[in-house]
Amino acid sequence: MSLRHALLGLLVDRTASGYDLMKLFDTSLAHVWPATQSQVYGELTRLADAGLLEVVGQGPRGRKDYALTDTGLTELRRWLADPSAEQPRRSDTLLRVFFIDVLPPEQRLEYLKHLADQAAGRHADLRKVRDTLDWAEEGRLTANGAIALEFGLRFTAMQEEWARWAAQLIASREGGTGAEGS
Amino acid sequence: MSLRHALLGLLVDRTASGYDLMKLFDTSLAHVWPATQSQVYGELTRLADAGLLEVVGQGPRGRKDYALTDTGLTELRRWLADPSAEQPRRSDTLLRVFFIDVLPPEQRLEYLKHLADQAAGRHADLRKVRDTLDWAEEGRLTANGAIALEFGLRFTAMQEEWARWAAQLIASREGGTGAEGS
DNA sequence: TGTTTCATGTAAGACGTTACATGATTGG
DNA sequence: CCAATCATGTAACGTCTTACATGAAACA
Repeated sequence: MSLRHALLGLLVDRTASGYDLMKLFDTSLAHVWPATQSQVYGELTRLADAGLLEVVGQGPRGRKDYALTDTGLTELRRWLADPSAEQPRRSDTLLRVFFIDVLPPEQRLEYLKHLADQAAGRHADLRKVRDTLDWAEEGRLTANGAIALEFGLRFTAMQEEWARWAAQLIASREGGTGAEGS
Repeated sequence: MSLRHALLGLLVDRTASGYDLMKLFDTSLAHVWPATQSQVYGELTRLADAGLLEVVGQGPRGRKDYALTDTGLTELRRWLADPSAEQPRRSDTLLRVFFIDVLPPEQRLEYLKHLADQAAGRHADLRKVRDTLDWAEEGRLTANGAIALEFGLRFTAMQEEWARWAAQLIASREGGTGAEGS
């Protein structure tokens, strides 16, 4: 249920339309909380109905500018300080690892190598983003976005190392004994 | 759409009932692909209708034993080798970091410290699991489960380090200049 | 006989994705 | 005048969660 909090957060220091917010989702929040246009417009209506947002202006083409209400800010603060609620993590990468023995030996290593390369690629992409970042810009989103970016860098580095480690382990498993696959 | 592949994978080297499979989900796959009873029974019916599974035996209390068909095995292999389809990741932890300035300064550090401690706690839990693992058991799930476990260990370690790094960064930001929050 | 475990299912609702539909305004 | 951009919405469908419903069999 955090799409609503993402919207509240984006409206803390500006008013914006659904269209504006979508652009923010597709840039700043793309890797943290992706959302579709369909979802954003629907949730904005619901948030306004619930009194967490209000329409403070209308523009051309039916544009509606939304602003955070006091109730909305309170709810945002409540959520931010709430340390509970680890959402259940699903990983189809790890799920594949569980069943990797179903593949013939060459394909096992191929898959793990692919994972490592993919992680390395995403790491390189993120590095490029960091090096291109406009540090002159001093908004909340760029400053804290950099912290999220650092998470991504560390995560992709870890993932690559892990995949290479796993490939080695599986290779040695095959080398050490006869084939144990299905 | 990977619940179905989890079910196919679990049925590679045994037949099982929905009830049996639920136990596997709650133990082996709990941290990788959680599923509810409701979901499992529904998906089993659909998979049998689609010909990927078949009922090979009935037991007391309406028990139905499912087995993988050739079509099912083929589909599982296809999915395992398919390197595409990174699912979009959502992280409410990182989302909170984006908006952390909305909190008063003490609470910012408190939140990050909480993240670090939580990661450390989960790391300790996983370590305990690893050290208690029955290495005599030589199934696919324990062997590959250990690889997934290693991922968890590395991930939680990384998360703790990152949270402590972020806390330091934010603390220095506040110390260096005047308060910049909303 | 009564409790626990085994065993399967349905229903309602939240959340997310994809696709479709519509039209005003701006700028070249 | 034409294309791109701005701007909002709806509908269908799939997945996941929570809660409810039912009952047979094992065991003490």
